[in-house]
Amino acid sequence: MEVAKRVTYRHGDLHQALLDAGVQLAREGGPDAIVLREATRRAGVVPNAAYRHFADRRALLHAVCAASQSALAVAIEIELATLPSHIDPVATARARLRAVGTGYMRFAQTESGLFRTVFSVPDTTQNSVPAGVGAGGLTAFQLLATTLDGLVDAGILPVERRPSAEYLAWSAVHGLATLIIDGPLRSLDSAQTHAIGELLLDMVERGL
Amino acid sequence: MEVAKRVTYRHGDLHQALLDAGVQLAREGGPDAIVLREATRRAGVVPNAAYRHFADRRALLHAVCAASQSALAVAIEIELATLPSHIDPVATARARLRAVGTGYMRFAQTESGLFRTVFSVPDTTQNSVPAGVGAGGLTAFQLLATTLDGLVDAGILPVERRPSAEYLAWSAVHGLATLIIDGPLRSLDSAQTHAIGELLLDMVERGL
DNA sequence: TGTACATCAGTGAACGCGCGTTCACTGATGTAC
DNA sequence: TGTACATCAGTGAACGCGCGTTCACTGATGTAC
Repeated sequence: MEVAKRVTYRHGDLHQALLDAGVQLAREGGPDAIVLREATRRAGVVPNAAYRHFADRRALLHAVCAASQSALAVAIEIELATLPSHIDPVATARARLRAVGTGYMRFAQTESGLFRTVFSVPDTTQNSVPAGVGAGGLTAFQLLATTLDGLVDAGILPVERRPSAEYLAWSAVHGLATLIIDGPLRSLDSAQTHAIGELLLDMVERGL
Repeated sequence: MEVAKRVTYRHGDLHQALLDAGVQLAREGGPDAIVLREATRRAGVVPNAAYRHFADRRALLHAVCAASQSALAVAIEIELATLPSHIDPVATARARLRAVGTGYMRFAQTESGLFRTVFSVPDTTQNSVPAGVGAGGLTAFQLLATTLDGLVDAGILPVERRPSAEYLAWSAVHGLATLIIDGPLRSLDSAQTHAIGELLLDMVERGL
């Protein structure tokens, strides 16, 4: 990438270029593919130049992880945005939950490298590195949580089952996503995975 | 491991020793920790000696993967074996499903390195390498499938929902397991994870 | 407006590391006579 | 039962590789006077 030599001595925005390269590497091969030297190569710069912008490899990895989290949140936001505005608040709340699940699974399939990178950094919650958010300023998890709040407001989800409901819904969708991208459901085509995804969302809706 | 020098020139059963070392490495650090040279070190043998027994690193990895699959199947079998023999076939069928889920999640938590190794080899299904089975000769997936058949027989699960039910149940349990071992639920203690596990199984039972 | 200088982003070369894998070998074992 | 020999499991040394990271440097940029 960027085979063309720089004409200037300074790069311009090497920090961003390294981050972009890192994201691209993650996209192609997941978190393990985020290699400092390769990122500098793609930025058209000598290996150790990276150390002006990132403390070490882990710092770059963290930044790419946050970027992946943002991409996931954005994917869910986009899916939510496609929803028609129902008059019926109950139907709307239901549709929003399905949209969150669909967006999540679609992201996992179309950007599986980034998806795997989302979960590559331990202690992402109580970390110094802020979690990646979408355009609306919410993380993917927060998008799910507010959607579930909407289900309670609409009277579909009993209040006493609201706590930890995000973990149950998330588990189901996350599990299917990972079984599809690097589990035994790998060989299914997108029509089949979509069909199972719908069945899974049915189960979640019924079971929550 | 085995710091003591061999007294014989021949090792005895190096194939098994390398496999054992590989399993131990996987147990400690997951699939990426399965390193040929380290396995030979632990077997008390020179690095290239491994090539008498495994074609290359991948071959060892495949063998360890199969062993991990077996360990998972055995964990589920053990959980199933603890069940009291109910007279009521309905209660028995329900309890069996929960046992499969509990065994799966327990294995993921107590042997998370092996658990991650189970999913480390692509095309594990239509592969030349046979999948790892438990004492009863069934894979973990087959144990789940027969359990679901039992639910149909007991009249709890409608026949028309039987197809792909294994993928739904598996997704839910697998998702929670992965969120707990290297996702955002990492910080929960075992009591909390157990409680959420129970809620998840409730959801699956209700939603299937 | 022009010049001297401090800053600091990127360079060039090198390091140590551990990995997977290949080569020609050696010597213990089991078998054929 | 004893000996010669083929087999082949494990040895010893080495390879090339790519990685993360450190060092002393150089030269473009922006600022103070």
